[in-house]
Amino acid sequence: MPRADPLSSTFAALADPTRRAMLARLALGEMNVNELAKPFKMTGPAISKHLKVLERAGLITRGRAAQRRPCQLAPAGLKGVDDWLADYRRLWAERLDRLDDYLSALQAKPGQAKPGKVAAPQVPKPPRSTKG
Amino acid sequence: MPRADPLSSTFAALADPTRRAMLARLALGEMNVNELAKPFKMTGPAISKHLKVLERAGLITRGRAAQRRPCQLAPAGLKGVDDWLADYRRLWAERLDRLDDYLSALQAKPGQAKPGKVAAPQVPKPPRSTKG
DNA sequence: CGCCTATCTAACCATACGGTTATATAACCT
DNA sequence: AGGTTATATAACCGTATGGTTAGATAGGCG
Repeated sequence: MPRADPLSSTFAALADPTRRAMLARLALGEMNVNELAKPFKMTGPAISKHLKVLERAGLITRGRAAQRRPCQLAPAGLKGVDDWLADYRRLWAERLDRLDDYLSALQAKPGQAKPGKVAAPQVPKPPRSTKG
Repeated sequence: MPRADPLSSTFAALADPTRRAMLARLALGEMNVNELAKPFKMTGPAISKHLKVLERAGLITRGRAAQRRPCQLAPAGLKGVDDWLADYRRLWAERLDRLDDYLSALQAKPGQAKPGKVAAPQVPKPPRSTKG
């Protein structure tokens, strides 16, 4: 029902470790739902819903063989993600390079590292103490 | 407090067109919240929540300059997505190639090729990780 | 100091999501 | 036909998400 744009649907589908694990299994080759579901500790309906999400996201396709629904990876969905990423790849590559430069400079001169190249060192620093 | 793994948080953050548009704007350079928010038809708190999601996903960092909180892209988050994708990139490239081959063959020899499926997903190496 | 700008938090609401159990559909097998 | 296997749907539940309005917090400025 949410009827999101395709890229949003794809990212949403990937935002669940169970579904990513399903894709990893399908990378081994086409398989039926039961076989796919084997490693997961959840009931059939949950599996079925995950598969529907993956299918609507363009990440898998399902065929029919008797009562089985063989699932296989669909390349198009991940390709869409990759295409979206392409615009940013150069950008973060540049900035990671500069971060590397900065960290190297830090190691070379631990006393007073003054970057100037990078805007700020900003290492993962979770929420500050705004809340009192 | 969903406490999801980092990759799930990142994909979830990307599964919203407003947040992707924010990243696109930040690709132009660091900017303050108000400036970032200008194109979006929603109230401040909604913007603030989106930024928090992006920050916790490792996609942006926020500094401080007086009462402003300048936001900038963080390369690490998208790098994580790209690394995850890397395992699949070869896979779909192969399969898209085989689709191309198949379509070329169809054009070259029409009428003879009538397989039920384009290509069997015979994949030499699965992705390394099923989670995270 | 008091005011203004910029931004975040709190509380709330509607809807979506991920799971469950119970039931339905579809196809195969005697 | 009746039974079994494989999978999907329906109805429901608790929590998460994306938005709102109202108020809080932080810092510059008259």
